[in-house]
Amino acid sequence: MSEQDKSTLHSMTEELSEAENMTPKQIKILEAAIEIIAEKGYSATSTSEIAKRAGVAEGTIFRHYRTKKDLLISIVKPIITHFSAPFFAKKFVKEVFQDTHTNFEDFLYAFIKNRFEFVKSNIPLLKILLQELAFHPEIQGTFKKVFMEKIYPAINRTLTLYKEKGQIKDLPNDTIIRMMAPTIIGFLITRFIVQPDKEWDDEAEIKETITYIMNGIGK
Amino acid sequence: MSEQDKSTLHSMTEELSEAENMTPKQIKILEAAIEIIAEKGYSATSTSEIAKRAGVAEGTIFRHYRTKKDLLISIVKPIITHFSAPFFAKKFVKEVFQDTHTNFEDFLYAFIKNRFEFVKSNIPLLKILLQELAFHPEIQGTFKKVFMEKIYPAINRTLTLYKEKGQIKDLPNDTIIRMMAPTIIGFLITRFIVQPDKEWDDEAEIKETITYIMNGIGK
Amino acid sequence: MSEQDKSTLHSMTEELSEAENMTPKQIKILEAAIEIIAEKGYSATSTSEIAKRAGVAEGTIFRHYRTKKDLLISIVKPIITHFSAPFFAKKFVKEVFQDTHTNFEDFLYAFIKNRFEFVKSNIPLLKILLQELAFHPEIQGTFKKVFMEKIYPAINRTLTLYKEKGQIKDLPNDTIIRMMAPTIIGFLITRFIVQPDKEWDDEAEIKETITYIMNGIGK
Amino acid sequence: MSEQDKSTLHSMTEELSEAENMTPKQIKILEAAIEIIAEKGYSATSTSEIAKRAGVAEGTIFRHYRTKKDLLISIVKPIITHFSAPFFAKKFVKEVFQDTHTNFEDFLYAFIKNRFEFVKSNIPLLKILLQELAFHPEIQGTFKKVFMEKIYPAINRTLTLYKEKGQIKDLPNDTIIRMMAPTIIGFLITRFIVQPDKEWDDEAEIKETITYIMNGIGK
DNA sequence: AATGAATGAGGATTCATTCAT
DNA sequence: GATGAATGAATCCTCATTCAT
Repeated sequence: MSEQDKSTLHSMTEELSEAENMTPKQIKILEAAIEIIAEKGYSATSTSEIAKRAGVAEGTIFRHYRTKKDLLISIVKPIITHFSAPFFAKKFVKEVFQDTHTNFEDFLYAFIKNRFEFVKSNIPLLKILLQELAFHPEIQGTFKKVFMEKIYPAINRTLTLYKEKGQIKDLPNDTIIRMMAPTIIGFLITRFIVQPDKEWDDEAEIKETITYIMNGIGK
Repeated sequence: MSEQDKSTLHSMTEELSEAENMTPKQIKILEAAIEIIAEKGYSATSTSEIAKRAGVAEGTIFRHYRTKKDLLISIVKPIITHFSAPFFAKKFVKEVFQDTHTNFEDFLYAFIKNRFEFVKSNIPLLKILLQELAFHPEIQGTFKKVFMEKIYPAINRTLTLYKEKGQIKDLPNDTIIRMMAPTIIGFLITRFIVQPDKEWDDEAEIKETITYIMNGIGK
Repeated sequence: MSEQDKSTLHSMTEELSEAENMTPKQIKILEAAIEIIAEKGYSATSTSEIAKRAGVAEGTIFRHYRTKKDLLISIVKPIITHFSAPFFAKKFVKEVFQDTHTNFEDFLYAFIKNRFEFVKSNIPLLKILLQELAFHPEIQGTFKKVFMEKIYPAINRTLTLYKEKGQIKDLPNDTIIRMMAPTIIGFLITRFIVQPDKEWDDEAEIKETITYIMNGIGK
Repeated sequence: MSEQDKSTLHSMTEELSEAENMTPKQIKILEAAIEIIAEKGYSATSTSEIAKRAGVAEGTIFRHYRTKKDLLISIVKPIITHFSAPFFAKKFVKEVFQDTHTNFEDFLYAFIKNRFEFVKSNIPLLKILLQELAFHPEIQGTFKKVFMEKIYPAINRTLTLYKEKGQIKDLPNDTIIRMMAPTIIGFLITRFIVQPDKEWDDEAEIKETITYIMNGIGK
């Protein structure tokens, strides 16, 4: 697995701390914040609780993040970026366009597998994103931008390509996306948030999901 | 449209106030609470803001609802109940089992149409439910109970029936549900929450959704 | 036992309601108020709690008592009056001055016995008086007035008489009172408030108390 | 006067602040709380009033004491402890048992004198203790514990010793205590709480009190 | 960089009291 | 007389944030 691959998969918490030059305390703060906010929601989480869990003084948080909201943003923005990363990673592009996956089904498998691992490694972060997206225009803005500029075009190109290859139905891309997206996202949410404790046969589930999608949009 | 039908569709806010003997102020409080909580989330909503919007004194809220959480619960519980209502309404059962809808596709259409209208009339309520479900065990409990005791059995019976009729694939019911549910729910969320302002051709969307589902699970 | 005697002994709660023309609800309110205030103190007792315990609406209290404090006063004032009653009851005076009790010891016994029964029948009322005396100037005023005008003169006369009879030491009355009072009051407080649940041999305790007092001030 | 002696006498307010490492504001809070609670009672005292009198923000109170009740407890507990201190102080024990006071009267004088000074230096604290003892089980518990484990045994030993020495009557210790205690406590309450403003000849009063007690229980 | 005491605005909730019915 | 809905000031307490050390 290439370096790049890894970076789109493994836990962002670790990454955050590597990337920027963070003090150990700052990392503790981030970790504590993610844990608690994922559990109780941003508004219901107090900075003092974060400080306590992180083992730092209350003031320390504000040394690193001007406001509580800043802390939220600096948790949420990187996930958005990372979430979109594979869509314009060289590898992604190459594979799709250079026949590494000759058929759509293989591509779908690789894609779902990749996002599955990403979600698996970042459940609390994504829970936070999912919840707070609803309430914070800044986050919505960032998300929309990334989606419109990165994710949507990449998917568009990919779908067009496979349509040209004659492997999927000749529906408008938007329609295809509106069908596929809930199926994949719904699976991931069910798997990791609604029923995380159930014993899942992940491989089988992924394959069934692909079959369902292929029935819906495949030729 | 029968009386019964209506009761599963139209706005619950009205209904709440009709059912119980509420004072005008109490209704104002409920309406204001629903509006603001849907917009900002439960935790970020202050009782003083609710009071102001409702045009009552802050103390009045606590005369009707012992705590802020009580207010939330009394907003959320009825939606859960109402959401499940059609699944065990006589009409629902009759239609499904007495050949009113002879084929699954017709049934699906009627069902999605019905839930579509319900969601349309109760967006803020459902937004609140969706958000707060994540944080309040009491709500989770109520939801799980209604789902396991009412919704799930009804769907199960229906699917079994149509499988016997040979109209849908012979997959395990759970698998079918896991496929259909995100497709339908995903459509409704996209339609009413993610992109409520887009100009939608609802009839066309519903039909496409049905086609997609039928491709996935139909024979 | 004469009518008059009884009136200085039995529970004042009953009496209050007989005396004035009170509605049943008002009596309920008084009873509830006495119970709760004795238990938690005036300040910590809410009118709504009183209303609930009394089984009346919140507003009803204020129909009978202009303010919460009025309610306290109308509980406390009668006890003060009643507490002082025997000191100027005809019988008290007669007995002391007309040789019914020829010696001080007999008088003391009759006196302590009488006050013992009074306290026994009015514990909650007296608890309230004891507690609230400290904080409410109005109550202090009433108490001082009754004490200076009724109780103190009566005791004074009595002590002087028995001094003349040569049955008690020739100490200043004030000194005698300062010795006797805590002994008697201390006994009653210990008996009914500090250790009400202990098994007491009341007769023996009273006699010991008298002996102790007589040793201290008797000749 | 030895260091030890002093610690059983002088104002506890000072001591509290020396002992623990308190910030100046915390001391101010304690002082203000003691003043106001002694005057109006715990329940009738608001934290905002305490804050105002202490010259701090209301929030500051809760930084030092988790709840208002915590504040009360941390005022009241130390008095209980200090009140009992002399009973098991080395000096107390030594003097009693090693013939420093050969007779009971001298011992009584020293004892009353010592407690007299303690009360004099801690009137507000003791007022609070006296009032709130009635309503707070925690305080009652602490008090009972200290009394049963420290004060009562010490007094018991002392009385037994003096009985053996033949200086006091051969009554049960409990009886002796029930006589002496109200006499001494009653004197202190009259002196400092009931009539603090009267001009007292303290030395004379103490001697009279002793005489009274000795008549009652002395041989 | 880190602390933690201090703040004061704002939080939910309670309260005594009023008033239309 | 009695009700109970309504009030809004006041209650205890929490919060994000600041600042001197």
